Amino acid sequence: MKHPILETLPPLLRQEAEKTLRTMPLPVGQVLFSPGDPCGGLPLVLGGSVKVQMTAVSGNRIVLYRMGANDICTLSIGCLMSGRGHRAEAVVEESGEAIMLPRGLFDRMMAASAAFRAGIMTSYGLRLDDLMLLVEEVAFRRMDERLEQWLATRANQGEIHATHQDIAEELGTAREVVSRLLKELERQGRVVLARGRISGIK
Amino acid sequence: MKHPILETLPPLLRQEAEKTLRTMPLPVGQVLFSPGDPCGGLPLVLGGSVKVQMTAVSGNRIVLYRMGANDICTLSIGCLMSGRGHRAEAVVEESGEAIMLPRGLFDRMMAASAAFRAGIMTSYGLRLDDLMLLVEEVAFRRMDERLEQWLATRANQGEIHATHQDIAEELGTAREVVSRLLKELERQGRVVLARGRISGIK
DNA sequence: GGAAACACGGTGACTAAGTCACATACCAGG
DNA sequence: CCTGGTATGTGACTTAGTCACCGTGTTTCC
Repeated sequence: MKHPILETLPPLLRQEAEKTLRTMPLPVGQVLFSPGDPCGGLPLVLGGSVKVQMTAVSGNRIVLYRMGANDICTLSIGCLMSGRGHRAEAVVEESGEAIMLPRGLFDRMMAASAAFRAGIMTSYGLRLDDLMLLVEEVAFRRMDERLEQWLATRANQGEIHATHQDIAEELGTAREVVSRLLKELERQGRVVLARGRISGIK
Repeated sequence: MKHPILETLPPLLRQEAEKTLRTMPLPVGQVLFSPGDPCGGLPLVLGGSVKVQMTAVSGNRIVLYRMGANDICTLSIGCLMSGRGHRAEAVVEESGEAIMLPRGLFDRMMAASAAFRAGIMTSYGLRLDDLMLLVEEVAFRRMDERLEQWLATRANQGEIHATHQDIAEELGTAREVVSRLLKELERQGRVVLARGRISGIK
């Protein structure tokens, strides 16, 4: 019961939440939902990292966004409300914990707490913004720039552990494209390549 | 005061809404908001058609989605809540009317009416879905397929009035690409091209 | 330990899409 | 009927995605 959005609830609801809700472990690799799955509740992420991705009919994938500590799976709200299945897939990347908020409790929280409503709406707005940015990026930005930016933001001590396939799925492109662009970066002396690992970034 | 989402309000709020809210004309070409604009309220579209688009630094454009009769500009809610400016631009395509719902009234409606809340959340969910679909389309689908689908869905009596530039901005591509693909369709006898007009579709 | 199966990365050849430059065609107003 | 602005056509080139195939590490299993 550490999710900040629950702190904002009036005492009665908060008590109910503390009584009924259980934290749920998120082991690495666990699939929170898959395309077509009905919505079984609203996940509140307490910690760890969950990536949300789509798979095209061609088998190509792209990561839409990530949820981290204290995030709310806004995507699920739409399913919760419309009753339609999820369109994307959510997979745990770093283990953590989550709370599954059932529909009824969610509705009561929305009714009772202005702060809760504000939290939900803000989180929605951020998600829309993310997706609009992603559309622009996919539609208009060059792959070499996007790759370099991705390497820079995800580098840990100038190093990343990921296969070319992993990176291709992040950016929504093909493995061969990533391989070629990385090779070119290596020729320029800007990275060092090894199996499943890229080092010497920046 | 004909927007269906207002019908769901409790009598008191509904009276307040009817007293304070004015319908606002939406003449063709009017810009509802531009990138960076702060949010001056939540637009409820009563009729007509409004397109929401982004412009990249390169000058390239892409249409994200359209709002029609009874739609709510979900995009504005995020700005309303976070206080950040809009990321996209909204332009009236077919004239109509709208209501501008100010922040305070919106908050009270969210507090008072479960049906209003449900309407807002559902509309949000649909918008997210649209954008996810768009990401997949832009990232993975072939331009010739997307163009043909666009022609099919927008054809009126097998005819469309639009320049190649217009179509390119719909699909997030370059004018030359649209010109070439259309020329190829014409060679196949599937469309007839004229200045500013495409006919004989399907 | 060794063979087989698998995962990862490299690369050539080709197609699709985007960019740049410029030519041509159409149309409205003087 | 000329002219400037808008719309379209097209060649040449670059970037990105696809397909096919290879080589090389890793793991598994006997």
